[in-house]
Amino acid sequence: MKIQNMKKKDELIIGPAVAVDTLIFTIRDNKLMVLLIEIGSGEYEDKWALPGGIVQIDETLDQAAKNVLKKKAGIKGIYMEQLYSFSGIKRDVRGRMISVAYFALVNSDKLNLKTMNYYSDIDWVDVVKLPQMAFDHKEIITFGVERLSAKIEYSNIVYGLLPKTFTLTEMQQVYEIILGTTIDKRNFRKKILSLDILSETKKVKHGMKHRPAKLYKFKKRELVFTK
Amino acid sequence: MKIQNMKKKDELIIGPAVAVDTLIFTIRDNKLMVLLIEIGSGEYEDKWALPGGIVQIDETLDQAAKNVLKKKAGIKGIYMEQLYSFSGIKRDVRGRMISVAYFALVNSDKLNLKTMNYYSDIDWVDVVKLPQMAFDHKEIITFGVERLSAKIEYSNIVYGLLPKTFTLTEMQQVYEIILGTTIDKRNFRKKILSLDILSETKKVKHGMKHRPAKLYKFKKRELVFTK
DNA sequence: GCAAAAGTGTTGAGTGTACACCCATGC
DNA sequence: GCATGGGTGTACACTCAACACTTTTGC
Repeated sequence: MKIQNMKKKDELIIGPAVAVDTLIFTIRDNKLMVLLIEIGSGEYEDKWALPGGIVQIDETLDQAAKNVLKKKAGIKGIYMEQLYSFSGIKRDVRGRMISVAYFALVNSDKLNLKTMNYYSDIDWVDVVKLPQMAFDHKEIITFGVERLSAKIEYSNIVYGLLPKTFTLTEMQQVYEIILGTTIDKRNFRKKILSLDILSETKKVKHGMKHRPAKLYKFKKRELVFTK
Repeated sequence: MKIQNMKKKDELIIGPAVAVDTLIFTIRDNKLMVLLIEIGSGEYEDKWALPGGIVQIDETLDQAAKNVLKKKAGIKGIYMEQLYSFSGIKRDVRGRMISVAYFALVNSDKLNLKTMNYYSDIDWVDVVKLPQMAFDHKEIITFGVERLSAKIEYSNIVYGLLPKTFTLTEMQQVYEIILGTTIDKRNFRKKILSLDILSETKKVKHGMKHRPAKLYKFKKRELVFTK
């Protein structure tokens, strides 16, 4: 395979091609899930991969990642950040390819499941029960899960996983799932409320067979550091 | 639906070229300095840039960064990590180029200054007094300085800036320079010693016109997280 | 009235911060 | 003996972790 990247004084530079791969996380069934696509043909047939695509000559990496997200999962306008660039020589047996990984958090309530079901071969998968993965995508997922669990400790990043309004218990569950621990309810509430990142709404969550819970929302739905 | 991540063999992919740029930090004259090269010709003539180079088809990014460091600064075997990938469409006016930035820390005592002086156009520059920079390299430096000052708080990363043995005051000075603050001597010592990352040597630093200081060394000269 | 989750405070341990004086050496 | 930086301890504020009971609702 030939890869043409750039002309410099009429010379052809032959170098690695560049792709972006996106890690799209959500919480479903009390599990941290990642969006995967099953590859239908070629050398990686029947393996699963992160949604990804080649970076076009006129796109930045951020734009390329957003385009992948929109095209492959019908998602836009969510939190996304660059994770790391992976460059193993043999990570793609078909040719030399560098991948810049991005990660994104979505609240799966928001997703248009009809659009999603159109693909027979795209699905949410529990990050601890990954199928056979193509390329180095398992490694990328591990890297992303670590970044997420680190970042949850010093930012409001979980807003991406939660709906507009939510109860403190729901928020605590997200923390527990990502950190893989249980958390004391009183300490969690004290801590989160002291960070001044939430505001109370005047609503409560009814319809449970127990006392209704106050609903909160994030003051800012954008990344804020809390340490 | 079938997903093809990449075009078939023998087809040409036209995409951005990939470079690495290295941020090589050191402490000199009580300042945080970065290694820059003056560009001698072409569109960026007389501007300064980070040492960098094109990623070859058979190199990983890490290898490419190491090769740049060795070739342009004669440095090898030091701590280096990937920083971020920069991809602005117009970051290089000569053509579409993505740059993966790496950062490295060196103790400038170690450097072979004769080798360095061979280049008339390579020099250490105070990070707060940067000259006219080519590309987006100013932005990359800012990004790197932030990463460094964040990482100093939760790792032993400064080992890269210090000689094999050093006094606690020397170590404290490195922290003060990077964080841009003054630190209480007693609290600094208590904290650092409690981290269990240093060991005392049996030597002291003589030849000063004051009491000799104990010399310490890092237990591990590799990245260790301390939080 | 009972099941289920919501909501709420106190205490002790450990950590971070502020602060001042004596010590060992070179000259 | 004096100038210079080396080296040390204590008190207070704050943060983190452990822990149990009452409240409000649906049924």
